[in-house]
Amino acid sequence: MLKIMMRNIAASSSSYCTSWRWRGMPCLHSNSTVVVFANDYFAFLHSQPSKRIKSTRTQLEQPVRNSPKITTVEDAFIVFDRMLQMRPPPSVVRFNQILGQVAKLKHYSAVISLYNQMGASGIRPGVCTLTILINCYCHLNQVGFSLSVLGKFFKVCLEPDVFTFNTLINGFLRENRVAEASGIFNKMIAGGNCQPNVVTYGTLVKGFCMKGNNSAAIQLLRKMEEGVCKPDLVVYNTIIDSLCKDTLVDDALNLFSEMMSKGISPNVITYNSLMNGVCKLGEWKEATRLLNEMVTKNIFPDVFTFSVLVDTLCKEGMVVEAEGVVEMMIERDIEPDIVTYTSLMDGFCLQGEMSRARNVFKLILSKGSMVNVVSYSTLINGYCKRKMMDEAMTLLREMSSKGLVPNTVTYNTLVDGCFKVGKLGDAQKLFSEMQACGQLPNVQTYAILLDGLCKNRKLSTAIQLFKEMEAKKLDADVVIYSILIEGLCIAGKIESARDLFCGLSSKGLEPNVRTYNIMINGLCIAGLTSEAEKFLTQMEVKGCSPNGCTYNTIIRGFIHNKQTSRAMVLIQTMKEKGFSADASTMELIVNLLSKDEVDPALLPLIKGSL
DNA sequence: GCAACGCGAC
Repeated sequence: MLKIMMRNIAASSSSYCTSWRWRGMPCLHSNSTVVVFANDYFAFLHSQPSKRIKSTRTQLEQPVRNSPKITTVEDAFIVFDRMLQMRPPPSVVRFNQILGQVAKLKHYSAVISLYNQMGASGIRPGVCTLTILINCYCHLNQVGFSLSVLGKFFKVCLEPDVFTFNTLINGFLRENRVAEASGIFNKMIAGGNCQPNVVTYGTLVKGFCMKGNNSAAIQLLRKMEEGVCKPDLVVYNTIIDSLCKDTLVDDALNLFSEMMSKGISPNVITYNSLMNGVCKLGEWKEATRLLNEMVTKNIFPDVFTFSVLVDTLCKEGMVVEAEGVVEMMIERDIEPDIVTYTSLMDGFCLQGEMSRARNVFKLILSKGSMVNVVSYSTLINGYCKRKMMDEAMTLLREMSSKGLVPNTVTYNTLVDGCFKVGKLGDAQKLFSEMQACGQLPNVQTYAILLDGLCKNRKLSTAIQLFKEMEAKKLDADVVIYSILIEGLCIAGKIESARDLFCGLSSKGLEPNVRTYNIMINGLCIAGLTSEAEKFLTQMEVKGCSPNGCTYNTIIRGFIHNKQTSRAMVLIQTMKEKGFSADASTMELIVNLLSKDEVDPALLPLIKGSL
């Protein structure tokens, strides 16, 4: 049914294929839903006015700004310096405008330094000045300094306003200091003269979402609906985005309809969040519907929307098509940004096409100051996955020479790469370097270290590290335990592995399909195939659906343990569930057949199954 | 007039 619908969409939009060349891509691929999705996506491109026309219109309609737009920090410093020398000096509002623009450029440290220049020249700050300053400290994750700015308010007899408090609440929430944030909120309510507004609520909603607490965010939304401060588009967008990130796309779509029924119209951000959600789930039909819907509402896809498309196509292995989207963006004057190019580069990396990835990277470098930590980390990851550790390490050193600070993700990638090529000493060195550079190891770092140690048969070191992790109060998740269970299985300690597995629920953790697969594999290697089969039943009962890997693992287990007929029965079940034998299972079966080890009565069954 | 909350990449 779904396929027929897809094909219909493709047919209805195929005319665009002939009029518009999708570089490197055949027009109709009957078996690829992504292509259909991409074809349909042509349709709205044609109905979309080009950006060039739009920008002419805005130029005519927009009144001339009375302050020059600052586009670089260098400009800001020059303008600021000139202003400081004027006698009498310009109003504080003029200074605030510059500070605000530099803050928008995310050069928070520059704002602080400009503010200090103001002070040195005897310019008195206003409420707005100090609020901008607080916001900068918050974005630099130094909310502590914000509190001293708050002290400054009282020193110069200024009263913080709702902007100031909202900024502070945001700062505390960014640093996970929920108690302090809600403390400010409660004081605002109790204080009387500075009541929370829709931004205050929006900030709190964002805080809940950041902690993964969608239900608390929705509860606050319901409270707003009952009160005088009604939720606005931003509040809805925040929750919709969070639900999408947690793959709760249906809930997000319900909230989306609810929002519209209340008369709040979505914008491009709403659609981008939803698009991202449905794309991550591979729901192309829904993605196509959303794209068409947004265009009919005169909401035009922007660089974010296109980047989501590029990323999705790349993750699906359709990097040529992704490249086509990038070319189309350029033709339509929607300038691809660092995220777009990094996604494309990652696409080539995923295909193992490192020289083409390198070409995208060269393009990024040629664009000037575009390159960032993520783009370096992405290329480093590409080399690490290809076991090209020399190239990866060269890039790490190159980053530092460009003034970019490698972060936890960069180091995690490299540490993992070292383990995968068996360079345990290098992995250790990088782990130390990372901490020496002030990059804190996270749960993922420990997962990489534990996995690397276990796979390189250093179980006791891994267990020692796990204890260190517990001491640091880093909450071990199911991924960490799965790695340890696998480590124990590799070391032949099946009893300990089973104990750890069974103890998961008492830690408030549920095994996932990967945990089950690891346990099943361990049991099969230990020759305990019947118990492995019991785990297969158990996972189904507990609502954790086995995947292709589960079946392949246990089937291989049966074959290795010379239980051919049980293997064949399970192959049948696997086939019924829509999974198939992978390469290594197939090899075993072919081997069996060639050795004439199969009961002739089973032959038709095998032939029917494969 | 200037400031606060919302979207994409490793």
